[in-house]
Amino acid sequence: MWQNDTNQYFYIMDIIAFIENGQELYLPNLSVDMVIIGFHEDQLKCLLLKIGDKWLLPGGYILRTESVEAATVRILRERTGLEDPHFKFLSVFGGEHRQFTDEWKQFFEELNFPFREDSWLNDRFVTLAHYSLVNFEETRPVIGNLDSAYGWFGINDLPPMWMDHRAIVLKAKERLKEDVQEEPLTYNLLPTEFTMPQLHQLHQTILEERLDRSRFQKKMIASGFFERLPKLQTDAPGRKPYQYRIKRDR
Amino acid sequence: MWQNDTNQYFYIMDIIAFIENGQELYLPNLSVDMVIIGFHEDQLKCLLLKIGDKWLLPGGYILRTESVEAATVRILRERTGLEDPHFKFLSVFGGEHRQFTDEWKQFFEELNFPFREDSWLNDRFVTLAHYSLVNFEETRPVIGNLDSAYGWFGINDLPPMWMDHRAIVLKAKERLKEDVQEEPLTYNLLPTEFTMPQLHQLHQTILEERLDRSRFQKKMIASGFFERLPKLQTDAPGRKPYQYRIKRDR
DNA sequence: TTTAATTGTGGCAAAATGACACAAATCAGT
DNA sequence: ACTGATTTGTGTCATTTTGCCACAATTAAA
Repeated sequence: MWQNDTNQYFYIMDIIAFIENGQELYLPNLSVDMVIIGFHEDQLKCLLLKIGDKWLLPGGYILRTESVEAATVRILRERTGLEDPHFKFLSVFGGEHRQFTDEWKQFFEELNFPFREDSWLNDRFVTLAHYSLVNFEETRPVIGNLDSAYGWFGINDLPPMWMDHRAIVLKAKERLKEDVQEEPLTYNLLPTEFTMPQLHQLHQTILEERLDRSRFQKKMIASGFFERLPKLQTDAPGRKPYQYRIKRDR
Repeated sequence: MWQNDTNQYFYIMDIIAFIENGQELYLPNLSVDMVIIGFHEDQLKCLLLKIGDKWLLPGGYILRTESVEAATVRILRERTGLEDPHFKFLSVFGGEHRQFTDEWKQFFEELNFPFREDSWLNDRFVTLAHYSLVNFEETRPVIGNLDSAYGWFGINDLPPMWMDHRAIVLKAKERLKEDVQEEPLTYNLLPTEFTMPQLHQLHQTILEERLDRSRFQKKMIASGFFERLPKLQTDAPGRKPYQYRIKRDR
């Protein structure tokens, strides 16, 4: 977890610019939210940001000159430092009262910031939720203007969150369960070189159920998506596993 | 196909109201489009509307007081007359230049209507595309204010369409191929009572491939989603098929 | 009564799945 | 070095699912 200690002056100036210019820069009433998922210590972790005393999903708005897809990539890059992050559309959240009036009010009051009730931030927002699978080790989270901290949270151990953001995370968790059975995408959660036991453990964590190791290994190898590399050298007891990586030449 | 012969005076008044009030009634820059699919004469048909000299998807905008889901249902009801239509989210289309400037200009010029270049209709729109499976026989299409006709088109025989609407239909077609293998939803395309040979033919049409009739029938019955009814009486030669309907008590 | 068409169901080989078994490899302790 | 515990790679086999074809039942029309 990381706490914001940016110089208070520039910090305030950024917020003012954001609130002043947002209206004309961004498509109104529309946001992009990202459920950024990593795999660490045999757990799925979700990257969250803190605003006020609650947590929320990394997200942002769509520039009027920018496609939804480009906005998604930009927001992901800004928050993870990753060049070419994986992501996938999750769902639209479009409830008629989906607005953050109370949350913003509390936040700006505590900051002693002159916040107008009629700011575009208080509008109703339809959000386009995505999920993103990232390599935990390579991810370098960056907090935004308004955020006071970032944190990785176990996907089954989420803190109090804004509005429906918890429900969005849980939906991503369920969607991942489905997608994992259809397409190979879990390698995004691992280093470029990984072992079958690692991949096996990851799939068990995602599906929250035991998978037969033998069949899993055979199935993965038979899929043809992976190429075998030299064995991994560690100081752990037992036979050394082969390493694998995704075949790029397909 | 159906041609608009509404009284020209009310027609114009409706258009004026729509263009005048849309800005304040609807969420800006956001639309809902529906790929409405029916099954007729052993073909998948798609319901389209005509504006100007090209065709487009039935669609609409989201009232500021209305959830995205409610808007979707409302739009579907308005255009099909169906009480409780099936629908499913398809995809977001959010290209940065996704606007209909040329199409509207041509349409209003031919109508000799004083149309302002800066109308909200000319804005960029992110659209939330859905698909809907309907019973062709029960569907009573209704055209909108601006539409001059409706038509059912073979999904492989689409007319010239606005912008990316053709691509949206084709994406729905491909998505349906996937979804059909996962969940039972094709009964939405048939009358409440149908036979296995009918369902078989429908699945073959959707998947565009031959399916073994024997195994298909056994699989469907084994799924437990259907209950068997008395045999169908027709004047066709050959053994009379049983009828089935969806089990409601599940 | 025969014929052709259509539907319901059975059979069987091939492929995929699930559950174990076991050998190979390797570290730690003796 | 030897032994035992641990971990990984691979084999086996019963069960289930799939793909493909056959055939009997049913019925309108010739």
